[in-house]
Amino acid sequence: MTPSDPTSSRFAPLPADAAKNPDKAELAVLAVWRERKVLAELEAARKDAPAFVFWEGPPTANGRPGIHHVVARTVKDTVCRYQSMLGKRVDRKAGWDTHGLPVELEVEKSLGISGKPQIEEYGVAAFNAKCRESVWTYRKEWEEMSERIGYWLDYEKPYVTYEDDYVESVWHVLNRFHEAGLVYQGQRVVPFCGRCGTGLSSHEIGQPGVYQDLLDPSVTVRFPLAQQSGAESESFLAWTTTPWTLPSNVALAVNPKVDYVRARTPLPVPKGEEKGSKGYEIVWLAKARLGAVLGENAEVLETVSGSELAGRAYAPVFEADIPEIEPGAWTPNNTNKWHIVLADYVTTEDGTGIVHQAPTYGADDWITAKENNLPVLRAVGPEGRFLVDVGGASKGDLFKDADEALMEDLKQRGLLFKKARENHSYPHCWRCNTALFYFATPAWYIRTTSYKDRMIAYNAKCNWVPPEVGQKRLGDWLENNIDWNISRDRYWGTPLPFWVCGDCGAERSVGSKAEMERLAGGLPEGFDNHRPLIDELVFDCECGSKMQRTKAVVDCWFDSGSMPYAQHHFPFGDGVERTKDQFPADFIAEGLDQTRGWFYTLLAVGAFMAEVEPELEKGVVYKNCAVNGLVLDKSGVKMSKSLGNIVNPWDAMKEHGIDAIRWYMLSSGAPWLPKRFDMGGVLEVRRRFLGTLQNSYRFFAEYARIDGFDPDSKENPATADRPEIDRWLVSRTETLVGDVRRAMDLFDLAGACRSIEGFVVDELSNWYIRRNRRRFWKGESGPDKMGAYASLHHALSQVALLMAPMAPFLSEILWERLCSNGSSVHLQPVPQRNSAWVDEQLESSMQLVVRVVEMGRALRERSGLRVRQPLKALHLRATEQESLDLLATGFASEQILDELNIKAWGSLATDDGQLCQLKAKANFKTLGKRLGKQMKKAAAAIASFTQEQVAICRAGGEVPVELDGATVFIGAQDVIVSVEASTDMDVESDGQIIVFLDTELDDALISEGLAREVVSRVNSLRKEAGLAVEQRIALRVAGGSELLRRALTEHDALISEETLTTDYAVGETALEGCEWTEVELSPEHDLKLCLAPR
RNA sequence: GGGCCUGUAGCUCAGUUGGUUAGAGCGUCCGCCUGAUAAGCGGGAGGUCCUGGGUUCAAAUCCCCGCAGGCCCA
Repeated sequence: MTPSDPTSSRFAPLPADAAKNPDKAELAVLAVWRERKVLAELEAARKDAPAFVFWEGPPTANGRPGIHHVVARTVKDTVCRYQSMLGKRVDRKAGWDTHGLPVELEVEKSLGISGKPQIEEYGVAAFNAKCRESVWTYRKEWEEMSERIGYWLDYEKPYVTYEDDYVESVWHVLNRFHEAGLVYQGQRVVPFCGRCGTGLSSHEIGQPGVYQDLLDPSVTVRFPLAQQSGAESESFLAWTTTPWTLPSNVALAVNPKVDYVRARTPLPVPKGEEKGSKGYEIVWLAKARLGAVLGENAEVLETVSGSELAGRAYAPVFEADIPEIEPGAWTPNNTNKWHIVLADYVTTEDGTGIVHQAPTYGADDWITAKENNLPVLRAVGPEGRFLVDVGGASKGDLFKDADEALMEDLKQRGLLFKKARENHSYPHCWRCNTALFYFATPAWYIRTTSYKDRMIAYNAKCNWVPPEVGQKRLGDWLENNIDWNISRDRYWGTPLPFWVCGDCGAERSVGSKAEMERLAGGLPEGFDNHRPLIDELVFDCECGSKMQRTKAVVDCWFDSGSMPYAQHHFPFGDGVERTKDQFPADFIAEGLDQTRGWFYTLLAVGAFMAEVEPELEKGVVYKNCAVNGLVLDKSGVKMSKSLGNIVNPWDAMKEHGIDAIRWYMLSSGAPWLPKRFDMGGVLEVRRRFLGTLQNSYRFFAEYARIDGFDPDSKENPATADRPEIDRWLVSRTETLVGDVRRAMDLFDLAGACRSIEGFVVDELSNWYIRRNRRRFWKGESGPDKMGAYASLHHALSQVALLMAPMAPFLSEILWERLCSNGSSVHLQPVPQRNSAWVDEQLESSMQLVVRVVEMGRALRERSGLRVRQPLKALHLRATEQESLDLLATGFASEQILDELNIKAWGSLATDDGQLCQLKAKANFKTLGKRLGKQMKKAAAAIASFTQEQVAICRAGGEVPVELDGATVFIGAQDVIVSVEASTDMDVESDGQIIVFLDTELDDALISEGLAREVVSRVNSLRKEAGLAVEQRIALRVAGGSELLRRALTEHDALISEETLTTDYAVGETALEGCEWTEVELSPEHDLKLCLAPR
């Protein structure tokens, strides 16, 4: 990114845009990366390095990228960049999830068609061609967004799930499952979308937004007994929220262990009329539901257990010729129809305790039907529409739309006992939002339950961040694993490579295109591993008949779950070698919503594949998985188009740049928690952290350029030879390196950010630079100055390296200027902590300094004595001699006294019995374990220790204490000593240290204070006059008071030096051509001054 | 209905294996600075650690019943 001379950009000013318009500055960096092909350069540099295997979870190329996609990508990119800097080879293969319903729906929309019949009419070949095209429109937006946010991915060679090679690998995987006998064809009741004409897998049902509240009918229906016993009609009461399933009723189920009653209850009467005036009826229902359903007007005639009810017959509620289907798994017996059957799942929590059975529309019903050899009626077909006219519903009606008509029909015929509406959570299609219905449909399954334990074992090997997602959330899901329905009766997807013989039912699975070609005796022109041409391939069956391919395509989650193999075209060509190198993954990261999605499918496929492919390492599929939370708006509401609270990433970047956004996302709270995205928070990052860092660099660079500082010069003093303050900064820098590496190694990105930010803002900028400014701009070049440059340069450079994974742009801008080695920051190694430079004593000494300074500032604030006014002395009391020793060093003294503008230490003592006294408090941590229940008494005894007793403890002696007749010896370990002021002077204390000021002012101090006041005023005027910082001036000053005149004379050197005055005089003669400026230094002291450049 | 997560200052969040003055940033109030800063610095005020039980000498922290929110599953 540098021109030919690497030193030409050394300490160059930051681009003008860096602070004001980070977007623009970052775009410039991007241009350089692109031009110099930095990613390729990095890949080349790490070509032979050990791999850190990262798998990119393929985004569905069907939606536009939003700010929530930025979160996961930031996490992924940060970890990958860090690993690269650790010297690892990180392949960043991009991937695209291109198959599936979302794509089909998008195309249907664009073609203005809807549903399977219209797709067939349009032509599957043309339709799939459209699908293939459609994914690319969004791909470009994704690529642009990814590039802009600095997400380094290899877009040149991405894996694309629809490409022939990818599909072929998926076939290989499916074939392996089939070979292992884990694939079976079944008929299962699944949530079904009539609109999309396909069943939904359990993880599709797991998509957000599937369950929505719906107001459904809640009806109780009379099923009249087949044999009526008396004058009063008798019926079973059954409850349902799906009236549309009633025409398909084949049985009623009761729980064998529940008691049921035969009850006499008045027929409903118009309002005002007496109950029973219309006569009575007899109904059956669970005893436990009596009150809820019949109220108090019921007379129980008989109570029997559910098991006794079995086999009783009733009359169907709809008389119509309902189509019947062949269940396959059993042989239906028509005489079993319309009887009471037993089922354990029936509860008395709601309804009547009698459940209407329509096997094709309920999973439980299906099982019950199988157990009782019931026939299967199907009034509603796979498109969710009625197949016949029945009870007010017409052929072609959408299932839910028929509810009203059916209920009305039942009402007319006196079969509707009660009708209400109920709000309940109901599943909807995750993409087209149509209400689903349960429907028995033929499907292909993988028997994942057969290797459930292995999936659990593999999962246990993964380091989950945070752990509970893997151990509990995914762990529970695995414990309750059910077989994976992998087939979809759709068009745009990997075709299932399974051929079935129409006659003998034999199955044949195919694992490669070549095998397919061989079996079919050639492939048609334009064959592309997709429907519809593959459907034309017909194989000979051993029985002499022909085998046809099953029409289904595979669940697109199977595509993404096969990504570890298919991305390298395993096991074809060099795919084995490449897959071996990239399996298992060291790291994946996606949103929490992928728990039952990609995280699961990778495991479901991987825990099988690793065992059957000898080339692959067994035991684990992915070793580390970092989970990130959902992105909410700033009030914690989920972002949605309808609420209009979506944050467009491009807008956000234009405003603040991506580094600020990345840093904000990484550092604000734990990544796996839902994240409230607040632009105010981004602005804060920009101002507080990125801004401070840039200012720090500006400061350094401005003076380093002037002085021609060369970081590589042998003349620079070695770290050990620099003053303490420099060694402190270097020591803190090295400690930071250790902290950040530790955090990063644990995937604690937020912790790493916090450490860096704290260091930059508090220590590097607000302490080191502020306290050492004048070393940079005063005096001649020399070892002291060069030591300061070297220390600050080191700190800034290390920060640029440490923050590079998180803030790739600003770090690059800084690195280019700080180190100028002609190479990107992202190609550098992560710094190693140099323990030789770590001085823990110096660091803790500085901690004490900061504490004392804070207390001193608080005292000054209260006393109203501004820091410009020097004070005579600072007194201090501490509990620990050790603290005093640390504070009394020249280094600490200088820092404190200079920072607080105090002439000298006053008294410094551990205690003197006059101004303060020692107090002891029990050390609960040590004593608690030893004393247990006596702790409270001991604490009280210790709190009342005398000065002498405390002193004994502190000196290492032991004080005997009587506790419940026993003597306990309290030693130094057992007490926490504090100091407490016993004076009416104003003091500040943190319990361990007491600070107080000698605020008495004499003329000398006041004079110096005034002189400093003058300096401040003169410098303000310099700035007002727009003088350059190094501009020398002539200065004339005249004081109104005697004390001020004395200050002007006495401190002429100070004033001259601090204001860069080369021609200084006190007197009433103004400079030629200059006007006097009058200033009020304080109510008693007025100053006249004039200045001019020299 | 079940599982997981979260609840700490006005806001956004830290808070180690339980240990006695619960922290930071922002905001607010007060003040300061002007030779890195389209800025910055300092000092105050501000808390029922969601409620209620329990375990313990000791609970923001561990356990239980709730409440509220989120995610996932039914």
